[in-house]
Amino acid sequence: MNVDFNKNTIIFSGIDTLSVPLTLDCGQAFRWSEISDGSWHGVACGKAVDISQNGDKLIINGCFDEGDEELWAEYFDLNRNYGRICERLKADSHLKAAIEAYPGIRILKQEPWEALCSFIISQNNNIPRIKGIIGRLCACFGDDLGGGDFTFPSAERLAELTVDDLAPLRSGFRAKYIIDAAQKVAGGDVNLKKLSSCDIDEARQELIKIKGVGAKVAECALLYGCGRVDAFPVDVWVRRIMSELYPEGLPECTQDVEGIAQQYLFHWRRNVE
DNA sequence: AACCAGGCGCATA
DNA sequence: TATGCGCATGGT
Repeated sequence: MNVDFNKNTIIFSGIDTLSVPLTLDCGQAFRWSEISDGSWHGVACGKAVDISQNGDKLIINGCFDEGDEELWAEYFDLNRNYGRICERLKADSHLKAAIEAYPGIRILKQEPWEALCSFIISQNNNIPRIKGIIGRLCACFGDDLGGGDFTFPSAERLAELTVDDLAPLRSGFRAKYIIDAAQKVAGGDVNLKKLSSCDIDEARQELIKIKGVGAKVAECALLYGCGRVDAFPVDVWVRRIMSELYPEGLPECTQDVEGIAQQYLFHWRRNVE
C-alpha cells in the first residue's frame, strides 16, 4: 500500500480489499452521505472530507495537517489484511455468499466515544432516524467546521448538559442514557482508552456500567470504536442469521474475526432476502 | 391503525 | 436465570 499526501488530498493506493460505498453505508457509521455518484461527504478524524474510490485507490479530499494520513489509515483499518481474512471466512458457504455479494466491506475504526454514543442512540431505532438524531446532536453541540459540518460533541461537552437540553434531538427515552454515558466517560468512571487493549470481557463489564448500554451496544462500541474485531454484536438481524444458519454457533473460520464476519452477514441478510 | 426499528431496564417468578 | 412489558419517536 502507498500513500500520496498533500494538504488537500490523501490518496491510498494498492488497498487489497475496499468498497467505499459498502464500508460507509453498511450500518456501522451514521455520518456519511453520498453527495454525488461515488462521492461521499462526512466528518471523521476531526475533519470534514469528501471520499471516493478509483479501483484500489482511496481518495480523501479535505484540508489536512502533517500526519493526518496515519489517522485516516487507522480509520479505514488499512493495516489489516482483509483479503486474507475474507479468504479464510469463505471456508463457510454462507460467508462465502455474503462476501461475494458485497465484497470490500471494512470495519471502520471510529472514535470510541462517537461509536458508543451512536449505538446508544441506535437501540430500538431505525437507521434513517438514528442518522437524524446524530446529525442534530452534532449540529447542536459539536464544533462548527463551516459549510454545515460539525464535529461529534465530546463526552465532556455533553456531560455539562441535562436531559432537557437534548430535547431538540427528539431522541426520546435515549436522552437520559446519552447524559449518563457522557458523565461516566467524562468523569473517568468509564475509561474508554483502555478498552482497545484490555481483556474483552473486562471491556464489556466496563461499558455496561452505563445506563442504556447492554450487551449489544457494548459489543458495537468495542467493534466499531475500539478496533476489537473479535467483538460480535447480535441484533435482530444477526439473531435471525444465527437461528436460521448457525444453530450450533459460529463456524471455526470466524475465530478472532467474528466482528468482520458479522458485518458481512448483517449487510447480506438485510439486503438480499 | 397497528406494527416495527442494529435494545435495555425493570418487575416478577 | 429467564421471560415479558414499556419506552419516545417516526415511518410504513
